[in-house]
Amino acid sequence: MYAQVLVEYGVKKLDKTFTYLIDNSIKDVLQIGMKVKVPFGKKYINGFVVGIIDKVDDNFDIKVVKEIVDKDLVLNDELLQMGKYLKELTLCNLITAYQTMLPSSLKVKDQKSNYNKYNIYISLNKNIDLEKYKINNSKCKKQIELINYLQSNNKVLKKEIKTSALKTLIEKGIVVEQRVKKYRIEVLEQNVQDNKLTSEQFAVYQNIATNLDKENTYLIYGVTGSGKTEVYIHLIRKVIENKKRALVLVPEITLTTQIVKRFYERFSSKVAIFHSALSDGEKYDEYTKIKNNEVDVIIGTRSAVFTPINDLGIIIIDEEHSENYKQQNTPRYQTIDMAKFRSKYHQIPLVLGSATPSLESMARAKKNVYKYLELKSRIGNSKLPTIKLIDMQVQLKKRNMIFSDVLEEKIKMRLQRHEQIIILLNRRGYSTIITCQNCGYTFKCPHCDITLTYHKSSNHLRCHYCGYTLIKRQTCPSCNEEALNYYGMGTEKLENELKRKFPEARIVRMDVDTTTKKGAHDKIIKAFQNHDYDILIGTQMIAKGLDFKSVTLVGVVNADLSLNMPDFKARERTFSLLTQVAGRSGRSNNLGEVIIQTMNPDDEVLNFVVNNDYEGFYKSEMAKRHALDYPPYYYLVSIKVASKDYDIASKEANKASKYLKRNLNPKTIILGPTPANQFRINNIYRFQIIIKYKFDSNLNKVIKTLDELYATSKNVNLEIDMSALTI
DNA sequence: AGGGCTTCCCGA
DNA sequence: CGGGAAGCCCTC
Repeated sequence: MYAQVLVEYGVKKLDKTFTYLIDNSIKDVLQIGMKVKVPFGKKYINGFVVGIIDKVDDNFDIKVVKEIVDKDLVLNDELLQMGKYLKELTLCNLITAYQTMLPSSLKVKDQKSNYNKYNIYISLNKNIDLEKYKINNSKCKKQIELINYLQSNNKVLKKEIKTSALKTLIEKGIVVEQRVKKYRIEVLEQNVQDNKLTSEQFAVYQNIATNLDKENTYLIYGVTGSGKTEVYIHLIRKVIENKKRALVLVPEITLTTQIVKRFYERFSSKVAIFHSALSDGEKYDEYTKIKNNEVDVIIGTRSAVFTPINDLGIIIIDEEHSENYKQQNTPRYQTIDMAKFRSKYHQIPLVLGSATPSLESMARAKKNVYKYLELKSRIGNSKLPTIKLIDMQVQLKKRNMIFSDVLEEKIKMRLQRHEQIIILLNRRGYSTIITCQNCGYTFKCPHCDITLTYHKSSNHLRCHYCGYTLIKRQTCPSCNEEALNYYGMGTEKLENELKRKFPEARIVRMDVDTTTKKGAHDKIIKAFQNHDYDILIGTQMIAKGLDFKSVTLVGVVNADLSLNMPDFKARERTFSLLTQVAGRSGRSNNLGEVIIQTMNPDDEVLNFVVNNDYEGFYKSEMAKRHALDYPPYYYLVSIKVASKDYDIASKEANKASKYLKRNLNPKTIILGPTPANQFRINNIYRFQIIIKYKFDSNLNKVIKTLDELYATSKNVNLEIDMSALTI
């Protein structure tokens, strides 16, 4: 018997299996999916067994598997297959696929530490006549005290007992220890009742609940506050009733603590949580709970789509339009694709939910590829907020640079009424452009070709791409004049302005700069929920999924920021961002208001937001995409050719483009090479080639070959994204 | 990836 | 001629 082993190095050249003889001593134990140690070249390395065969026909000298590193199956059949699929979709190495799917504690690389944590409980040895012992040792008061204590208490933690008598009793065998696996994340049992579904919610529920044994993808279009989560919860109850489990995916766990809290309230210790902000130990624990069938509900971010859930019964992807579901580095996968794989494997429903579905998903729903379901009304008495556009061109003439008089007035009113306010500005920092008024010099990152942003709290100029930092200086580095001027506004400056205008208001800011510490998000959200603050300022991270009852005003300071991005998705992203943030307003009985400030009050997208007209937006945007051959009419592949040397990058990108044009379907559109959106990052030049295709049977093969051509090159790097979202 | 072997360039 | 860097090949 021979094992086919995938070795731990993530290089193209080693993207194949190596065959090893299985020694008789481990023949009965070794299974496909286990982690093993094998001789490779001059040393021993780790690998996964991905196949076991009887014969080998090649004539190389076969070495012997040294040992099994992990007797537990690291990869079960579903995971093994999913890895192959992941490789196929993203063109990564198979080992890279498996490594991405596993938490670091289980990856194939050697891990010295043992992630298991234990509680040690002590109890009395039942086979000993304790009364006799007590009489024989009547002088040992401490021992007798402890025995009495243990006789009247069970489940005693060893570390709670401080007396040295314990040691003696253990040595004598009177007291025995018991190790019980301890989980780092422990959940208190709670018993919050499920809410009754409205008839609209029930209809959606019923549609899915009567088809739990079929591979279907559903798209639930539900306006903000329509109670999608409650529908999910009822579906999960049904799934658990059928002795199966549920996987719930959210875009970013730190921003969706509220939804996680709801799941804990309803399912308590039957919930495992899984996302990248957990420590390795926490991940290991949650993974173990999942693998050992100790939980019914797994809630997590995109990496959770790979967790080994047995008897999976439903997959739910909340906020399905979120771009967080796309992994931005290798392997560049779409979470929805992986979820579909599992839905097919288990023959179970995949439910996508959103208030602003992606055009791709909606187009599929319209074509009946997905089953379309709607939640059109908000729960309870709350109505959708009223949304107003404010023309900032007019306001600028009145010398209102940051806040329109309307927004200022409404903020004042809310502060008086003790209601809460959310202000969105999708840019962090203080000033975004620093220019010398004397000579025109502008501060730019020396590695990345973008302007530096001034951060007042740290007194630094910072590059938001590579982190390059400069201490603020008074004089222009070019002409030495003291004529530096700070333009543009980020959240930091906004906070200062608000504090100046409303000195009595309690203001908190939430953006990348205030949330670097673990748990910082949570702290801010909790504090705002407790009404410790009146105003929450933030970047897009405040737009998603938060549910604050007393927020009645949402202000968007500069809606044009995201609208003017050079990207075909900018309009969709803007619609989604503004609709989502507007949905934070008026979630209880008070009617909510939303003020959106813009220089383009006639802009179509903004007006669709105002009218809450997803359908209108969809139609208009689809027409544009159709005219310009963009998704969902075409699929996009992006190939970036990167090199430290400008000329090499440019030359190789041209070569690659020509190669593609020669080999791909003539109907496939190949654009570029052009300098990539962020042309120079960290001194690496990047040229981009875009492939737009509808059907191209050769595509995977051609791109694979191209990739292999550059696999060994030291000075050129290819970044291939087979399902590109942005250009 | 990382080690070993070959090649090739150039010195004093 | 020799050394050392650079390139290439192999690993069951």
